[in-house]
Amino acid sequence: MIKWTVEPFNKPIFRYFHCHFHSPTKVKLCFGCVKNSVLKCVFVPKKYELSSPMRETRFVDVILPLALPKLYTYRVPFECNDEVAIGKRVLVNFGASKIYSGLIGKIHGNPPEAYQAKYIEAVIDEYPVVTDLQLKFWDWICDYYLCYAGELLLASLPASLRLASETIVVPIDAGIGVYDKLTDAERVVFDALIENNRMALADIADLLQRKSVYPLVKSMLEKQVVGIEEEVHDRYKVLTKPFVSLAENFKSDAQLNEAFDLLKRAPKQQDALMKVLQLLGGNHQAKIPKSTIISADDSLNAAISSLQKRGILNIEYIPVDRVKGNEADGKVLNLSVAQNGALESIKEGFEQDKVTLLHGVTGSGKTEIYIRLIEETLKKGKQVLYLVPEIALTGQLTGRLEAYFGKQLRVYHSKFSNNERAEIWYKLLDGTEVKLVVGARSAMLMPFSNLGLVIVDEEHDGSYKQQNPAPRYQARDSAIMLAKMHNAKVLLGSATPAIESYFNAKKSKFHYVPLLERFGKAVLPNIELVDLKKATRDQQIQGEFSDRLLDAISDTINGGEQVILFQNRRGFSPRWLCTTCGWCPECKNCDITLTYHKYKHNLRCHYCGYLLNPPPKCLACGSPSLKMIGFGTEKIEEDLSMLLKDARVGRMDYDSTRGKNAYQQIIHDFETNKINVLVGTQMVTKGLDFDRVGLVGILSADQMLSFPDFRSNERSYQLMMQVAGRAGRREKPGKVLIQTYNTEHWLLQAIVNGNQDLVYQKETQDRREFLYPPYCRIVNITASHIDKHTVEGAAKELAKQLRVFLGARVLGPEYPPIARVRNKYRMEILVKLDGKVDLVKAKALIQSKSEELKLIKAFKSVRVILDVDPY
DNA sequence: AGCACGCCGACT
DNA sequence: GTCGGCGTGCTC
Ligand SMILES: [Zn+2]
Ligand SMILES: [Zn+2]
Repeated sequence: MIKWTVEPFNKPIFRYFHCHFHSPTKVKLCFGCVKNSVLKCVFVPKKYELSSPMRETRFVDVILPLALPKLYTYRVPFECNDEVAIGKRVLVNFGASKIYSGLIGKIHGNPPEAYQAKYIEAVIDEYPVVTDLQLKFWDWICDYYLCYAGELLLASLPASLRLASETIVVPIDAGIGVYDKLTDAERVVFDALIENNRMALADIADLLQRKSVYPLVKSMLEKQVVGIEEEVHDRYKVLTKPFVSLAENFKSDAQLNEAFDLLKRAPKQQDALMKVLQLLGGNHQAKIPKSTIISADDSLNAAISSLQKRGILNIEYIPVDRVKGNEADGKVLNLSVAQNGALESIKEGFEQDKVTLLHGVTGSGKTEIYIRLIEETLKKGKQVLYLVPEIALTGQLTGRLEAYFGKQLRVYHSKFSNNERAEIWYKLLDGTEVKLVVGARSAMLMPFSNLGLVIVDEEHDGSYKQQNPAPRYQARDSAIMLAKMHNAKVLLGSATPAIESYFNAKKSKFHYVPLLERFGKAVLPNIELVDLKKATRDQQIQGEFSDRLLDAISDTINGGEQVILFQNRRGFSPRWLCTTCGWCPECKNCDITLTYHKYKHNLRCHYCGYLLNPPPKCLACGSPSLKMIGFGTEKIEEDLSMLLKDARVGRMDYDSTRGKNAYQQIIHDFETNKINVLVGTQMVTKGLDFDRVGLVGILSADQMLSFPDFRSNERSYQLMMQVAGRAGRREKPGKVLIQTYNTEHWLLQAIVNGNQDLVYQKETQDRREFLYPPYCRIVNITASHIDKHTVEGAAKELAKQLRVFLGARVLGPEYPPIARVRNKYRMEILVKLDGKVDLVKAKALIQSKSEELKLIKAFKSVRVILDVDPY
């Protein structure tokens, strides 16, 4: 922890600092006292002199960890001139009192003309924590996706490496009669301060049950009864563990015999020493973790301490990894003929420096090909980035890769703690141990220095696009740019490529490698449609299940095989409904019905988090007959358990996998056949390999097909193919049943007939006809404001201004399906940028016009969000 | 994101 | 009258 004390009566608050640990030396800042940290001491014993002609005065442009459009210029204290470097963090005072750790983005010697630059408080790092290539990459993302460097800093740098000060109020011994000077509220605060010694501003707000406390604290500051400290906590600590070794004087056998003589009366210590020697196994120079000695026998702990006191053993704290790499299992990988062919073809693409698209059907063994390519890249001493959808990280893939690549690999996961992320960050900066990073979208923002290969698996997946907050980047598209900067190769892989990627392949912009043969004789599943219209007419339907599907499930489980049932979550949500008047509980902040969560028995808004207990009576008509509707996985699980006695049903969705190991447990239960029917949402579509699945059922294809979005056909196709791929792995073909009211739909027909080409051909044609990507680029502009008329006015004005330059390319504004979120009304403008406009100029225009909107008085508090290439 | 400054309604 | 809530603008 670094701590500054601000002398309370000094007007310019950040002039004089005391380091608590080096007191009474007056220093500007001190890091020397921070244990185990990369921070270091900056002694600045005197006030800075104003610039003299003899000295070079340097300035740095700092990226602050805030969503601000610009960089801020700070002056470098002469003493730090040699320390500043691009990519290092600096502590700077921003605003009245806050201290942030910003990042040096630029160094120059131009004093700002319009204002007096503040000094940086300190240079934090000895070496840059962000590489030049990262900064270059950030620049590109900012330009392309219309966002700010600060937003990239926020998205990239692990929170442990981002420091911000906290304002701490401390009492001052103000002598007798303090109370007379204070108001009632101030007395309450003062008493609490005496008791607690120190309080954060938020604590005081809590105590007084009010929102703004700053004026009160300011008044107390003026009355000289409190002081203020700005504390910055160094949040990243290297984790250390105790290691035991033999002391210098007890390494030889003779010396050790002496030691045992000394211990004649201490049998426990003899035991401990014996155990140490045994674990050292003859290597008397080695150090062993204390935990391994006492793991079997806790009572040895005290003995070890005694041995240390006697000077026989040394104990030292050595840094250890929080996120441990695993040992490789040394298994060899053999590729099939088809896989080898694909591998060669991919390399041909790489030689032409082309992005390569590997179109491999489910089960064709893409992963083995990836592994081979990764191996070859690592051998050349280069790093590899392997991107997968977030959902696949929890599955079986990572274990498999870890077994193969051992310690060179790190998985980068959003579930890691901040310190774990920081550790991986530093490991990658260091670049000696970790060479391969497997992770979701945000893994691409890590500090790679020497990428040789970027793999984007399931390249069509929508989760590669970041939604909120900014930067709203598309990881697949950005990966291509990242690779270009590193001079690395790019491999996109998918069983169902995105229309855009397939288009690029067809146009020879990408090198295309098909791998349409399943690995190990496995046969493609047999897909069949179940006509729900007919089933309803013939009364062969129970709830969500047609008799055909029920029979198939029953047959499958009776044959000892397993079933996966897929329930599409998009557009579905369980809700509470009044059967008398049709009323549904709605969110008070958003225009949406609340989702019912059975496990907690509450109603929740997915947009703002608003919670409501299910009302006992209808709030519209007072009728008590309310019921749950909607086709969530819970209901399917429940119904199926009732309909089929032999079904042991498990459920995999967002709710059922909340717990720490819940996900692994469900997978384990399914693998061991404890469950024989698995009902799930999108989660069952990715990263799972099961051997016994005889049947996959898609409960309804209709919702996804009718989703109002230009990608709905593409998405439906990808989703259905992906779930279908879970069926029938080995020799036996699996069965896939798709229930629908719309058996004639061209896409469903194409799927049943295995006519993949038709899907891509027809969809590409539709995109051209209705002008959607890949035939244009889309920028989505969302305006939001508490007042409906204000947004409408603002959005219309913005659209009007854009139309002056872009004409009919500007569509809308229109209200989105959910017009109000978090009590703000939203309106959207869609801009379609075709090949005839200059993309860069058009985007710059959109950005400037959006910013200019704030200059109109009535619209100045309208928020505008730009989303480039929305998904 | 904070935090200051300024305006406006509720309570002394 | 004053305190505290809230909208608006600025931070190098
Ligand atoms: Zn009702
Ligand atoms: Zn809501």
